[in-house]
Amino acid sequence: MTWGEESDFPDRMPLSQQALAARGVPYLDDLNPAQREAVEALDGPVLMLAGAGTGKTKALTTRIAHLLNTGRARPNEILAVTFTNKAAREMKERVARLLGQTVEGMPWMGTFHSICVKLLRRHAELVGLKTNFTILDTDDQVRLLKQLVVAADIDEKRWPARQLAHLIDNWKNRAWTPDKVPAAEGSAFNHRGVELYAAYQDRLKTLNAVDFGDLLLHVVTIFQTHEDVLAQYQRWFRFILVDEYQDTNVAQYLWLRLLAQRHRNICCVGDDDQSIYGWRGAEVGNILRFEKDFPGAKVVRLEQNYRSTPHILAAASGVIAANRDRLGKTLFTDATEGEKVRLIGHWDGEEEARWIGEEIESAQQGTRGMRPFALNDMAILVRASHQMRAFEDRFLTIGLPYRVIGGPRFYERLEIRDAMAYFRVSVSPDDDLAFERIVNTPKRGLGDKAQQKMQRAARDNGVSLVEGAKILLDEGGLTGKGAAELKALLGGIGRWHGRALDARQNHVELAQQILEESGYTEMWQNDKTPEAPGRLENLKELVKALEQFENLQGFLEHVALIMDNSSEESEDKVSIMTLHAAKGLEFPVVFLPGWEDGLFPSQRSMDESGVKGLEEERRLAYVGLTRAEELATVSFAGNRLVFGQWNSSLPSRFIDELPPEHIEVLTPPGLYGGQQQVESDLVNRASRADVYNSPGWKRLQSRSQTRGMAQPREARDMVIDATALSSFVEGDRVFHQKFGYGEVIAIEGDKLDISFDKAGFKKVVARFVTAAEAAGDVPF
DNA sequence: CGGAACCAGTTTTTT
DNA sequence: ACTGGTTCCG
Repeated sequence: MTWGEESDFPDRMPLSQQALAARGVPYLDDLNPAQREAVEALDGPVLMLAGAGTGKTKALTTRIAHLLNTGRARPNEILAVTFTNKAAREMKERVARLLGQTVEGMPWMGTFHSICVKLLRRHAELVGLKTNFTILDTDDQVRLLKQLVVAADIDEKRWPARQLAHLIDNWKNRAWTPDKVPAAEGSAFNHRGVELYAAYQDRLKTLNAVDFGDLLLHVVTIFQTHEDVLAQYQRWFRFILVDEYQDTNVAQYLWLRLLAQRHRNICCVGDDDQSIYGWRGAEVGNILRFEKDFPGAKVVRLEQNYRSTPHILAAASGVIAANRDRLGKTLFTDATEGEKVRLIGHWDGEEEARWIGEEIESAQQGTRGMRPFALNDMAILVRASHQMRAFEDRFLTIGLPYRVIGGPRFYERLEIRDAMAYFRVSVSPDDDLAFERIVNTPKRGLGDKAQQKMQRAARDNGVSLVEGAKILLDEGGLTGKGAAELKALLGGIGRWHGRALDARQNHVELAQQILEESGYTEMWQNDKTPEAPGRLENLKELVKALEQFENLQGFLEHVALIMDNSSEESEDKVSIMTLHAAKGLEFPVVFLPGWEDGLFPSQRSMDESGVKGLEEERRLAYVGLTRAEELATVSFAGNRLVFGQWNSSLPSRFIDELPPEHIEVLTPPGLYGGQQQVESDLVNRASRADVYNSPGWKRLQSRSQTRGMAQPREARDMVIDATALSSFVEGDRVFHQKFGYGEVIAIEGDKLDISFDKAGFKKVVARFVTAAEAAGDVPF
């Protein structure tokens, strides 16, 4: 039998069975029975349903180690797929640790996309590409589509290219090539979606480029149309492992199914309760019907949780139990001690941020009998990124160190993308998209007009833009400053290209010089906006990153797929991130703010996807709660500034679903005096009344009566007050803390239509306003 | 070409 | 409220 790919892995033979027996398999003793079952069931299809914090990665990596150790597979016969580079890295590290050596010999361990790149480079010609195709990112993709939309004479205003990009992405996620898009989608994008999709694919082929979706789609196409190629890989990959199976989309699903058909040794690990990427094409259905796809599949449930306290686990289970379509798991833990999940309501988002800031500071000190926590141990998980601002503002004012996880990635930054475009044209001058990007950056007097001329020259002569530009210059189609600058740029590109091909050339130095000779560095040096220094810093970092690669080509090839910027920070900081970004992470202390209907669950999600959307939101709540190891705090605010609009909202319906016996209801600050301003007192009462009047809260009150929880007494008084307060008549002058003064126009039940002097017309819950006279006493 | 003025679109995100 | 994009004018 041949080894194939021989150079790809170290010369290490798997241990023989005897050697193994002699040595024992200590790693197996570390597993609980379920994990062990999942590890040892090497043959046939296995579905590992791994609840949050149940040692999924451990089981997965041990399984790989076991496959190797028992000699069932050679390192290069195992296909192990993840979604993110981070997960792939972790898998590699942990397998290496288990085996006590590096696993460079596992060429097929990586993300779906990186593995597809590898496959596609080998078989590019089967889909009309050259093996050195470029990978476009979203930005390039949109720019290209924009050109096509304009060329098709469609109003780009009404039909934005970005929308088309999403549409095409969705189609690709479902493995639909242009000819396979169902007729029902025909009306998409002004009835021209499919036509533009086809044009886009043509254009990509001409450019010898692919987008992210193509990586999978092309490989699936190759597998479907070239049996021999498929057969070769089916034979090769004796064992297939898939992480986060619940996140696979149709294309990935097909890809896996095709590859697994022969040996049927496929082990999918996932948790249907943590499927939170439906909106970008993930199909929970894939995991739900695994047993149908692979008859005789062994289903192993990992249900013992090693992460959270019993209360946190019970709260999370209580919430997720409300979902219908589940495979069903019951998490349990051996842990006995622990705090209940805390719940608290606030007047508005600002107060919520203030309170959480204080809680973080006191958790740092160690209070209420809990140990002190480092800031690194604490995280705030929000539903939508706009919620982060309130926390950032607050933490900046009190000087609490924080880090925002997610957000713009290093390689997505403007200056990095520009620099990369320079590198790209240097490596391949026929990279039109890259050339377009840098031709007038820095400004060279080559505006729209000049660029159009270049485009035309290129098209007329059937050559690349760079060549077209040369022709244009030769023909004297450009004059003056622009001509001179273009000539200089083209000269530069020629020089850089020559040097990029020269193996003796130090590529780091070259990169540095490209940026200088092109005037790009200078452009930022002369820029006096506050961001400029940071951008120069980033450019330096980019050049430094080059050191780890052999040459520019190598760098460009890798970078397209490595879009994560996990710069390891060592400082002690609180993390702020979205719930999505938090998947797979864990923190001793977790804050879950913004549990309000409309925000979480998100209104849009429910509008667009109905019950399905709601269930996905609920899974998000489950993910959030299960991130917490020791202390979880859910909070909500009665009022929130969203997109410049004050919205009042009710506590999330998920709050109703929290099992009361595992919840501790906290008293909001300011309830017993301590108000700085008299004027806000009435309003605060009103807000509190609203908070306490919500169905969720009331239920909690009644449930928590057995426990001597602080406070219902005063809260009940508030409710009475509120009722009294809501008796307005049309024409009343009223005051609202955020909207200011206004006049009641109409009344529908407890909702008032009010025309505010400053804020304009608003519908407001009666409890949120006070009679103008009362509040008017206080000067503002 | 650059700056000012105007206007629309604002969940979640990887590769 | 804020951003990013486009348009319009000097």
